[in-house]
Amino acid sequence: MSQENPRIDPRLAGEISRSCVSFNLRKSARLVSHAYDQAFSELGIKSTQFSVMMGTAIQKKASIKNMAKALGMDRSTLSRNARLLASKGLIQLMDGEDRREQLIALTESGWEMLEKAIPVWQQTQAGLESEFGAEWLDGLLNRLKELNRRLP
Amino acid sequence: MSQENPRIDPRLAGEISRSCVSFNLRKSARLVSHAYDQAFSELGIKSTQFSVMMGTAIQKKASIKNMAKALGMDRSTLSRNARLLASKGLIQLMDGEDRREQLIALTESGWEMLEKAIPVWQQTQAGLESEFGAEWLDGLLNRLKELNRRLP
DNA sequence: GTCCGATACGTGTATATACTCTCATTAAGA
DNA sequence: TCTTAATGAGAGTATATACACGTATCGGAC
Repeated sequence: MSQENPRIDPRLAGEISRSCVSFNLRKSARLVSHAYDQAFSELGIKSTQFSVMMGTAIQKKASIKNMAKALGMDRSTLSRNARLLASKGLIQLMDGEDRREQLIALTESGWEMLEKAIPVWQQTQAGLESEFGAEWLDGLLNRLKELNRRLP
Repeated sequence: MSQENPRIDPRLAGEISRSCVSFNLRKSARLVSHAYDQAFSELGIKSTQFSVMMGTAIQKKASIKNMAKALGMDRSTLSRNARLLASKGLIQLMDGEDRREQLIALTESGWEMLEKAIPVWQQTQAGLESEFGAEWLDGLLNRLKELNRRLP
């Protein structure tokens, strides 16, 4: 006899589930990342790794701390992700002038990987655009970027 | 002598990084989930666990498979998350009539936790609304929900 | 009634993520 | 200059996530 528990209004529960920003964002992130991961799988990298490599291609020789800040992730998270990329030979970690710092740079192999990955990225992104419309996607992106700018 | 590598146009690289749907979604998901996690921390749960519990409050006695589908996550992921919640005494796992299935249900403790967590959720969500505006947030949510509906 | 493909789970493995604590190094102050 | 506070990384631990594989069960074909 499962006590029909009336303490939480089912309509309220449904409304919370449907409108939760956190839940919907995580779900979208999972689903969209999955699409990119599938595309990247032929290259042996994941979308997260692509993001770190792109960040490294732009901010050459950034420290772990600065790159983590730019990517909006925890220092220790990036530290581990970077080691994984280093073990794949795609990036290189080296001491900075300030010897507390570790600087990240792409290796030759890393640049070659990016050259192969960028067309794959473009194709996947284009797929989303044709599915949802460029304008619609821009509306989404602009909101995400505003979130990312303003959240601590 | 780091070969100044000209193979990837820096402007293209920056544009890709800024406009990548996958990257921006993951970053937003991390940042927003962090806000909810902070709020929930006093209760000893995380936003992911809140989502699973809310799903369980709505779809009573759903199987792992069906709940995973509803939450847009992998079966095995939910399987582990559910075990964690069960070890905290918040949900209960039991055999279905089809003995291949495991059904999830909230425990008494779980219902009590939800009663405490919902006001915390409401406060956090309201904080986002006041920061970004209800209409703006609706625009974001509608797009996320459409993504979640249409992506495989 | 028995066999076989389909189905639902769980486990092993790998990656992503973040918090806490500790260690090394630097910078600032006495 | 010596001491100390601040800073940047990494390791330990915990959770989230998914894929591949194996196991138990079910349902239909015969």
